Amino acid sequence: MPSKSHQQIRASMLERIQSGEWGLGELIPGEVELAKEYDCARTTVNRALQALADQGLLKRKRKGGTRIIDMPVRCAKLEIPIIREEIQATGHAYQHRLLQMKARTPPTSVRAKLRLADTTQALYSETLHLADTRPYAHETRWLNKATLPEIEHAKLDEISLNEWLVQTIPFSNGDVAFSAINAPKHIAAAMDIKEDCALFQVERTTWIGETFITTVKTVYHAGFQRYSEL
Amino acid sequence: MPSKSHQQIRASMLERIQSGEWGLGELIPGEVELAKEYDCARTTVNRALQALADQGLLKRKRKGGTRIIDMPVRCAKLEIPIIREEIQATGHAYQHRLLQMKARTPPTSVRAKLRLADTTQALYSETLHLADTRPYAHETRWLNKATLPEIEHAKLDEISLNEWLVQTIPFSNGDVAFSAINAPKHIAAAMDIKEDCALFQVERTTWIGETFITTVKTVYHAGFQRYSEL
DNA sequence: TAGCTTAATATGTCTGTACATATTCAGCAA
DNA sequence: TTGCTGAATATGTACAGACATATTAAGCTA
Repeated sequence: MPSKSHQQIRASMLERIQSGEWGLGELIPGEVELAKEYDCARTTVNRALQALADQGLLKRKRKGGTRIIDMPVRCAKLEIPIIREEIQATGHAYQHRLLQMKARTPPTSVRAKLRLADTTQALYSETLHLADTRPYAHETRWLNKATLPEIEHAKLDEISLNEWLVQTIPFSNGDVAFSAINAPKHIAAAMDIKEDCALFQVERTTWIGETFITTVKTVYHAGFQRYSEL
Repeated sequence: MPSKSHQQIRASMLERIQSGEWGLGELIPGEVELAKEYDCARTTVNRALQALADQGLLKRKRKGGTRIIDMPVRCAKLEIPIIREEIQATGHAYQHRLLQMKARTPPTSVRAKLRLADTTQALYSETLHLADTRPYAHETRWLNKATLPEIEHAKLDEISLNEWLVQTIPFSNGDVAFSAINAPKHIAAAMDIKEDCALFQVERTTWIGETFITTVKTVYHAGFQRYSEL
């Protein structure tokens, strides 16, 4: 099997795993041997194996060799696009309405997430995103005002707060949680749906270094699905 | 900045991006120049840059050079563990009940997903997963019987169908969709919750090559969250 | 036998070189 | 101006060799 290129080698190895030639938990041949078999440099085999290991199919250990994972954990790579782009990608017109925006003392749960002292105020906002005048998603956001004084000058009627943040603080860290909620009264009203309707919710908190920026709950319209390949 | 190692270089570059030294959409220096700056081989710089590009922060083009992404798309890498392991990881006892299992002609929507002819039957099953006797998740599964004759010999009282599949067909392809549903009557009954309660639902379809294996809807208990870092 | 030391070994990584390939851009021709 | 052609260029990839590092296994010692 004299295929070159890490891509081909990787594909070939994947096949050997899927076909069962290399069984679950089994030790596979070392890099030197595989390099001989594929007639290429060890570097190339290494690259292919590392890729498969990143993907979660292999576990590699110095001296221990390379092993097929026993019980592979399936991973879904979910993209979380900007809502405007998501809507426009389906060919609909995008629109957003800033429903509320004011400084407030946040509740305890939010203070914890943003690492704020009891006394500090934060900027609270509610935004409705529309696709062709139909409600698409509802955002509830808390923003650590102290870290973002520029917010005062942003033209939030032209660009959504969401998008302004992406442009201003593009590469922050963060975490996400996905869940389902029964539509609370004020969201049901804003989105023009039945109360208690099941909605898909994404909660996100972002920070840079030790500085917490914002935490946001996005609730999507009824029937919304987030899709991904495995 | 004479740091070696692709990891350190990568970290240093990430910092330069986050700090704004390399701004949005901007063209960054070429590999040769960076190699000189970091005092290492071009190969090493290449490795660091490729990693950042995989992560979605950079866009690289031959001759065009390397550019910071304009509007980075956030990606969440979601792990979808085996329910037994998920429950046991929190220190609870795992248990499962096979509520139903029989051959049936699936509805159109399922036939489409599994690429089955109109006449073919498929194996239908409902399973309840429990954490310390409390309902944790409810699974509705359709299985392409023709491709898995071994299923007859599996001891499905000892091991869940879910887990049996992972062991038997470990490295299949698939897709997932996440959504929210109002608990339908039979699930509400099985899980001992109020009807119409909002539940988190994961739909998964898996196949190998052209052969469709199974499609499953997993509905988690009320309040369930799937968490991930960005 | 238990515990330590040491050698063997498989992967991890860096280097420098060479060639491949896609894309841009300048220069030339219609 | 428009359209084509070919050179320049930045990334993509492969190779061989070397050294680093973690981990295992074997051998030695008390």
